Amino acid sequence: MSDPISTREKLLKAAQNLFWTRGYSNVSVRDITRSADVDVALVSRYFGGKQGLFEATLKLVPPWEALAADGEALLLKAVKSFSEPHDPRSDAVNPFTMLLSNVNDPEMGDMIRDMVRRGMSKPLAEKIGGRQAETRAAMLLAVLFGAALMRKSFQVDGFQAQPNEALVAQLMHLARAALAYDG
Amino acid sequence: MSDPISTREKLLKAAQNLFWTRGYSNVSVRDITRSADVDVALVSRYFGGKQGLFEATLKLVPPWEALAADGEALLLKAVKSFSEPHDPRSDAVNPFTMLLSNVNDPEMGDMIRDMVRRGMSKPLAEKIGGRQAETRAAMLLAVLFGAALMRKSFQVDGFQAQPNEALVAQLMHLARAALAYDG
DNA sequence: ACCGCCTGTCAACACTCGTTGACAAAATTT
DNA sequence: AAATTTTGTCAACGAGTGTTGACAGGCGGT
Repeated sequence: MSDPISTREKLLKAAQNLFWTRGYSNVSVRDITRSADVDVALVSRYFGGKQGLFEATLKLVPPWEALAADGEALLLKAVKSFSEPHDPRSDAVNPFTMLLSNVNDPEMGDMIRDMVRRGMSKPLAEKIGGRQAETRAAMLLAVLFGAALMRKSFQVDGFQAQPNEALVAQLMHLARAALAYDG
Repeated sequence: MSDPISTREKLLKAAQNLFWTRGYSNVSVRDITRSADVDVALVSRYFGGKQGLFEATLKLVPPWEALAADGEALLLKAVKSFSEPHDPRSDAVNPFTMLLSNVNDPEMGDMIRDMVRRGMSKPLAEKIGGRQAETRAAMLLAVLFGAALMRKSFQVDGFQAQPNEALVAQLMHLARAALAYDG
């Protein structure tokens, strides 16, 4: 083959796709190795075990780009990062899908919660400032994660159907309301 | 003992507590029987197996009371039903916690998604009516489930701390915004 | 008393899980 | 060419899963 992808990379890619969509506990090591067409024992050899492989995929999560912007641009980036549909045929799984899939995991839930608090909730609260910054930031995150939940997990009708533009506009309206209310 | 609770009830109660908080796949039959102080085999005898026991707990889910109200009262009931904290020492587990815990389950996810669509999303859309009723209903649900997610799953700081009254007021503000926007 | 029925107990089943160690093949270095 | 390191293969392990069947005790009814 003219495809010199190392076995380690094949494992990491397959693990990312499966872990990020189904969740850590719902994916077996044999699921991953079967998908990557690789022997089961190599997971322990290259990554030290299932947990090490999962943590390796966590390092593929990019920083939340919305935090680099300000004001209206911040909101737009934040909304778009959540409202992008998750395409199973694509290699790129939405990182927020991964957070939703693993938040309730009995083994990895703590790690995921820490990622959200440290990487999203706290920096967002510091960024927006003002009265009740923590609560208002949490409200914005509630809107965003709620939207992702409706789309990816519950798959309710009113979310997948319409063109993406209208959905983004509606979420922007809601996001502004989340940050505006200060009690 | 002066406690004539039947074994079947003990099993159902323990199953409800464990299934609704940890999720179907993350609870073993032996976890339940150990918690209920009952033999493992009785699950299959009384409920036909693990799946039957889970479905028996699903019948304990009450209908969504918010759907019986109208206008502002509907919103208030809806918000309160979600924003009530989940107390692990209490016997009454919030049904929406159960939905969040089981929506990503590989075996029971379909059933849970159907419950939300048929019991919440569609009747709510019919109730509110107007333009884009489905999408606006989905937006309201996104706010509510997002709030529950922030509280129960992510446990972000800005949500648990403050008095419940302020949180309800803020969520009401957001819920009105969700239903008001019609494109 | 005898019978039948409900209830609970125990051991075992077939299966999947993550992980390990022995061994072979290939690639790299000396 | 020989030695060493890397890479992949195979079988097995102990633990945990849901489920089943055989068996015993208690209960009320004929």
